[in-house]
Amino acid sequence: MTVRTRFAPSPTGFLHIGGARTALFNQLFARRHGGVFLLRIEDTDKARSTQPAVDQILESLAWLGLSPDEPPVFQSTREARHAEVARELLAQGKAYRAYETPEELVAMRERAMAEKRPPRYEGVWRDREPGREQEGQPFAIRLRAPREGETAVEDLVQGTVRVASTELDDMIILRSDGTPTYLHAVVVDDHDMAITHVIRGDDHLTNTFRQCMVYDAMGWHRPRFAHIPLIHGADGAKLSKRHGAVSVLDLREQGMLPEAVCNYLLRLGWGHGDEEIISRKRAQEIFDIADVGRAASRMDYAKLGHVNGVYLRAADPETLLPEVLHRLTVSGEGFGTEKIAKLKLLLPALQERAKNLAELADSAAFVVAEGAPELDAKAAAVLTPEAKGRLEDLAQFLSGAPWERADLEQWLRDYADVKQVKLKDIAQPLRVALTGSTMSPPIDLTLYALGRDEALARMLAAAGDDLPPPT
RNA sequence: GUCCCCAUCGUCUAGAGGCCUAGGACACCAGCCUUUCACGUUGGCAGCACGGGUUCGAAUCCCGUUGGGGACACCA
Repeated sequence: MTVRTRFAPSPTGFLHIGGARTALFNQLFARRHGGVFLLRIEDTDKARSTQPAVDQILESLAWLGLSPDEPPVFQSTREARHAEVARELLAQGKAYRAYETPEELVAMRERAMAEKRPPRYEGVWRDREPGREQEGQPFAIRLRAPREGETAVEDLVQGTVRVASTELDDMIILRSDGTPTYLHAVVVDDHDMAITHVIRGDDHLTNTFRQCMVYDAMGWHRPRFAHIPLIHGADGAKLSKRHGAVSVLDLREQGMLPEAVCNYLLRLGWGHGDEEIISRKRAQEIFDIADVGRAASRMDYAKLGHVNGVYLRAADPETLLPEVLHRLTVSGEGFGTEKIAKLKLLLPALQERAKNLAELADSAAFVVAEGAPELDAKAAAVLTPEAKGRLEDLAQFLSGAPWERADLEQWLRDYADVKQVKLKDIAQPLRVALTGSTMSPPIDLTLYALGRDEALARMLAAAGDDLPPPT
């Protein structure tokens, strides 16, 4: 039997890091076993589901390389089928009509809570036939739960988990308006989609028992379950859309690389010896659901940043260029081929120094800037009157240099020798003049990439700037 | 409140009774490399929640305590 897994988000908000990891594990598990990874949009809550959320989820998954292998299934399109199953259960006597109104149920629940009893449905209609009074009245369909014994689930991550039947009550599978409830719809859909492995957050663990009742009542085979621990925020509480969760698209905006995000997520709650940097291909070979830990883990942005840096440094500059250009041109128009050529020269050195695309673009801004770059505070402090004088002198000196990287380095060293100063004392003012910052790629490369005219012009501009450094 | 789950450095983890004087990674600190920054590199800081068992031997097995988390809807 082919393995079939699915990711089933509800489109009530953005896809966050927790959902992304669930999708990742589902895809990895499917790939590992030569199976299929599917997506089901659980949009039965019409009040909260939105099209923008659907689009956002799809886009997030696509960015992460987690698009499903088949077109997504929309749960809302399957309501007739859900109702059909509910009616079948009713016909078989495995479910029954319940006539309480929602208001009455709320009252019952509140009474139970007040009396410190667990809020369970008291089962008034479980064994009562509707009388004349009920004719034409709306009713919900409830599943007849076993009253004795226990239900056990062999979870691939959590091990055997059992719960006594007394903890379960007769849940509603079809509302009085004819729409299915979540717990029911999920089972019907998973069955119809021939899902073999349900891999989801362990906040669903207790739901599983109720879902098993539907499988059992219909005589369907239960899929294997794997409940993976939740990801917590820095405060240790569950990550959710309204609590500390960062959306996947925000990570993209912050300049994270999708492969890096997946690598980080994979290592959160799962390990394989001492391996830290694991490619998608490698992950598909070694991922074992049994290796998933059982404790919740916390999101650590510092580590994500580090992993992202590793991937950024290893990235092909060609693929990074469009990303950088895009970030640099958000506010302006396109750049000429000359500037792009300069950028290409510097990019490999720049990407070694950045942790994410946002930093990379920032650090590259000086290359495409018009004229002299703006100085930050530290940089301004470097430009002492003495340094300015030397810059002017150096500009003159370098104007005769062959504009090749190796030559430029040699000329700078020669200049330092002649002037009896350390190379550093020349390099820093020069760096500031060229880039506006005290940090940059090697100075000889920067000089070379900028080109003779631009470099000399910037040096002269910095030398002629008489403004006193900020205090 | 009831039920369920969990518990190794600050964080992510390795660890399936002796290989553990508990390993790796991030973060942090110090040194080295160096034209800046980063990378790299060397070293350091730091942990088996607690208490009982079982065993010749426990981070590993059992029980309890404590602490954390999750679930208890005509939401998903």
